[in-house]
Amino acid sequence: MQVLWAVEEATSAQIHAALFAKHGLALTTIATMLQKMEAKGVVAHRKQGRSFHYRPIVGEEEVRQTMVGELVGRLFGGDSLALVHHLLAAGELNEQELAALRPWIEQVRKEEKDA
Amino acid sequence: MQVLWAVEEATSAQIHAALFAKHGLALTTIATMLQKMEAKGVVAHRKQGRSFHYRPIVGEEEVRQTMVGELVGRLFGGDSLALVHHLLAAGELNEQELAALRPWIEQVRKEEKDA
DNA sequence: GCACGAAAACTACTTTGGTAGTTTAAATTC
DNA sequence: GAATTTAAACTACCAAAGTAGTTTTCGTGC
Repeated sequence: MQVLWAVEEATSAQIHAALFAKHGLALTTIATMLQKMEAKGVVAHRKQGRSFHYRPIVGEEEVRQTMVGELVGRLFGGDSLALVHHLLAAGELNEQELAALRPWIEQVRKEEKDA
Repeated sequence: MQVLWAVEEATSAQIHAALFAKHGLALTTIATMLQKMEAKGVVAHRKQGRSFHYRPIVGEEEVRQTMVGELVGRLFGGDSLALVHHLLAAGELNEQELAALRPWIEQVRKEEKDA
């Protein structure tokens, strides 16, 4: 549904071309989806000659923010730390990734101290 | 939908009582939901005298695992580390929580080394 | 044994997400 | 200016989630 964040403005035909490989969706399906997405306010379009150029209205980061927030709310009672704990306990991260974590944490701590 | 994990076996009436405060759902609604959930295999029931006692079949941890996995897949291309990064960058964690993180990480690293 | 009441069973309606066909409009080309 | 092509508009269908009303069944108390 949001593979168009990569290209940043495209016609339905272009989006269809990009998506047809993975999912075998018809062109009309893409067009309908774009209309519905526009109704929901996540994309906008601009008339460019004969065709419509669609453009995302909400950013990828914003969507992540919202969806992660919802997940944390529903699954972890709003406790973000519990999600991190879950990821650690689930063994999703290997040694290398765990090592990469520390400098990030330090940086965030520094930034918070400054603020 | 999964507020019954807390009580571990309850009748629809009890679940309704617990849920009615937050969401104003009718008793029949709860019963229907329970049936649908049973069809999906997430709960089971046992006839106890006149009424049904429902019991979760899938554990809370399992659901978390699945849902977090899906989210990571769809939003972060399957990269769990990216989700952690997101949480850090979003400033969801305060100083205290960040500090709590380090010992956890060390422990997981130790466990992985042993394995 | 019968009436009453509570719970289950059955049925139904609405919304939303997902998929796509058909019709219309308009631009480009000859 | 008519024909062809292409994209948008309109309409439709299905499945799943969510909500709830009505009917039936069955156990309990009198």
